[in-house]
Amino acid sequence: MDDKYFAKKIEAKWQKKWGETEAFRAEIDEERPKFYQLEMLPYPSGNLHMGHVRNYSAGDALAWYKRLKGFNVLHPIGWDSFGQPAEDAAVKRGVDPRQWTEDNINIMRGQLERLGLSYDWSRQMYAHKPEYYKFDQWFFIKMFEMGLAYKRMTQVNWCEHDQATLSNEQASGGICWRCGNPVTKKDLEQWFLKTTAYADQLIDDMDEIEHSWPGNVIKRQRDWIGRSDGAYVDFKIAHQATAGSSDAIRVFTTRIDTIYGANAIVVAAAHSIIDAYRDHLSPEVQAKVAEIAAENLKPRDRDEEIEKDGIATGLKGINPFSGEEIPVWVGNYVMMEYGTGAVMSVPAHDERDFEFAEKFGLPIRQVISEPHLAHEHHTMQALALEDPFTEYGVLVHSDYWNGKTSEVAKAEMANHAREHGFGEAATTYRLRDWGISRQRFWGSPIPIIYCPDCGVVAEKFENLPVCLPESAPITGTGESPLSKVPEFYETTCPKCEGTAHRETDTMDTFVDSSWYFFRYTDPTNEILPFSPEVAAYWTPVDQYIGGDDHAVMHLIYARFWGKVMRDMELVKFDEPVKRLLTQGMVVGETFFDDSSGKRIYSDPREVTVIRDAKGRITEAKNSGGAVLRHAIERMSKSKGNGVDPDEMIEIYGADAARIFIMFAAPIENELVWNEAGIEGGVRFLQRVWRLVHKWESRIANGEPLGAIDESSDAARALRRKTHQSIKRITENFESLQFNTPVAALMELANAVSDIRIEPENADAGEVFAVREALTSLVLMLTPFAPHTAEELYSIVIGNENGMLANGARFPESNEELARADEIEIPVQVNGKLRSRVMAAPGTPNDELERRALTDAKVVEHTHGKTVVKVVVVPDRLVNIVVKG
RNA sequence: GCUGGGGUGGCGGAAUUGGUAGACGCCCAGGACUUAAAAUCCUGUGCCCUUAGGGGCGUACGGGUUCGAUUCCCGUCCCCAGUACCA
Repeated sequence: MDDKYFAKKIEAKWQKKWGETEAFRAEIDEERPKFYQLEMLPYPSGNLHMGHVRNYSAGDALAWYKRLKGFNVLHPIGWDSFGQPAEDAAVKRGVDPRQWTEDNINIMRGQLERLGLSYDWSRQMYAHKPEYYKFDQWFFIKMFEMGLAYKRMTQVNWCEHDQATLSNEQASGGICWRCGNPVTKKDLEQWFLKTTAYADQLIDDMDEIEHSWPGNVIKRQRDWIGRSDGAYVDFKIAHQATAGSSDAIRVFTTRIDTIYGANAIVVAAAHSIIDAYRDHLSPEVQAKVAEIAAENLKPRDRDEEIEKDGIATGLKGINPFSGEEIPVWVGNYVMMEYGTGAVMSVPAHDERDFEFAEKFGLPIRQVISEPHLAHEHHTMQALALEDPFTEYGVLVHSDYWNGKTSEVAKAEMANHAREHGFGEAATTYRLRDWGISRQRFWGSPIPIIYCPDCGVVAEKFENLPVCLPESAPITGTGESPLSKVPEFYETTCPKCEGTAHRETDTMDTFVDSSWYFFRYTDPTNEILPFSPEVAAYWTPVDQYIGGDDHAVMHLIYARFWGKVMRDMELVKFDEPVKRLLTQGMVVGETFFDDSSGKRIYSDPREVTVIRDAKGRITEAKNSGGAVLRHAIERMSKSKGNGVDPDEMIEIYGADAARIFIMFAAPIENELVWNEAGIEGGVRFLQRVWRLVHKWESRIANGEPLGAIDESSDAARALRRKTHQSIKRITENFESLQFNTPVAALMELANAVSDIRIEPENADAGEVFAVREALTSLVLMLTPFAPHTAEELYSIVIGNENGMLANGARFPESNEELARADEIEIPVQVNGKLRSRVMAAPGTPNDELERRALTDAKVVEHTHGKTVVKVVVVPDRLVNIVVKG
């Protein structure tokens, strides 16, 4: 056997073997506990980037760990193969989107295989194949029948750069999720899925996953859904010209308890009341309203502070609680899209209202007091506040409600409003329904037919899939390409069989990724998206791994879809993903040579870098001495700032790349790629390789490890290290840490080299200890470097069939052996470390204290002083407190 | 601004959750092997003082609690992410 480590040779060997034996094929097995390990599926853009490598390496590590722990593991992969880049390629280079997509899939599948990822390839799904998108359509029709899919005219988010419609989630922050350009609005008829029908469940069920999903994702989803509990209150219009009018302005407030402090009603410029009372508005008011309306439409910078603006309309409204008549204003800070487009302005208790009132000199009346000041406030005149008091407190200057707490008053006042017919408790949400219509070719056609007689009719299930035509004129200008293909849209009505035409919009590609992981469980089902019985075995997903950029897109849609599927009785749980891990981005330092317009990756041969104390780059120069501009960017081939995974596999091997990317930083951190570190990965694997080969002749007898009396301190110490490592590494996997177990493996390997006994001189106990250490090391290495581990396992165990076929198991830690027989107890004097004493674990406190006090180094520091106190922490430490 | 998360050597990062700060790796330096280089192995490596033994300082900064604080509390500064008038 070679004593040199040939990554290329062994990687190819084991990849072939795994493929031939279908080593990772998953079948239902009721005897074993199942584990569903899932990573976010890739978009077939052409090449993997280092972010994929990080994501899939982590997922593969867990899949292997669980397999070796005896679980029946489902670890699938597929392709998010519908989407805009395919159409961009068609527009730019005239290629066929289908061909382009499938070529890319082939390239990327090869890359995944060369990384040696342990997928069950037999379960691949492809979003763009009719066998899959048939069920996008199946779900759509079901939702249409359930009233969860509907069509309406709306202002959609429109990205001018991509010529594309975006959902609210995809236009978060007013920025296109794909290209980062600002989003504008456009009027369009859109199909919507009623995500808002599940708003409460999407919030409430988060309790189930609160501790197993990253806090950041939970928080962002809560914020995105934006539930606020409050009340509607109607303020009647009281204008002399409309006396007796029953019109009212309905406001939404979360602080009905502050209503006695309302000094005005402020409405959005687009509020219907403006149109309704246009005749009563002065020309000056009308002009100002038009100005504000126009300002509101302008795209805004993220950080831009907008000054409060507005005008009194001359209309008056009546506060139904106090009977007070207050003015109706138009304000630029009130949005038509949220609540009712009208607010009651309570400057004393709301920052925005406060600012508005100050600017326009409106009265500011305090009606909520801090509890300990409440009594004083009852007896005083209402005072103007320096700053708004926005917290809950006790009501003052509020008639009947005086002295009640905000919490109590909120409930009672909402009730009061309902009883008297001028309002009610209400909950509003920031979440909007999911607009899924896309004027795109490369997506799943929406299975709807427009019939002149029957109206909007869903396609029949038996006619699915509604297939995309071979091709369509793709212009990238925003019209639906399918609307130019008569063979596609000309059809007959499923109801009356008269002439009709099909919907020519396709679905948002996020539909595909909302349920793909259920398809993996039953990938060839032709009747249903998946069989509920089969899915019941594998799902929910036990562990999902991906980037947190999908926190409010994919991950909210997937949860929504899960709830819809539950209501369809396809699944029986509320949450489809039990545990989520979001990995940080892999970024690279990019350098720009502005004189030549070139981008240069941080190759030390090309770029000289000067860094500050924090490691940040202060200056960068190229080999010619010219100053370069630099930035930290997400690594990708298209940006030219990253190594290509293929290149890395070629140079260092897949195992080295994988173990390094896991070791370099905690999985959730951003990782700045640096080439030097990966050498460490190679070195480590080579070190293990040499160790195993060095001991091969003594340990590779294939016999099971039996109990043998240890012969020497060295052997005993090594066994201790082995069992401590097993414990640590197991705990790390369970808590989803990947960098620290690699460190522990390195320590174990170091411990084996450190015994400094030549194999030919080792006694039976030492051989036993080494064999146990190396066997454990190899098995625990598998999740990070499976090819190397398989190869070394075959040497240690003497079986070439591979670990899984051989029933290999992750080693178990023996507490007894992990325990040290002597430990070092640090001794402090006044909290400063002065000495160490050795003691057996469990040595009684008074014995530890005696040894510490008589220790020579300790005496130096306690001599001539009074011992005030001795703190002994069993098996931990002794601290002697002295005075004088 | 608000809401979260964070600040540990030249760098990436450890630290059993109040008990030896800096594991493991990278970088760097010195040495062995070599005609030489590569590879490998060994040694050193938080900062300062000291000939040595050793001592002092040190987890953003300032306080506090404690026998003992990277960890808990209060205040300040800075960084990252999300968000943007959500009533």
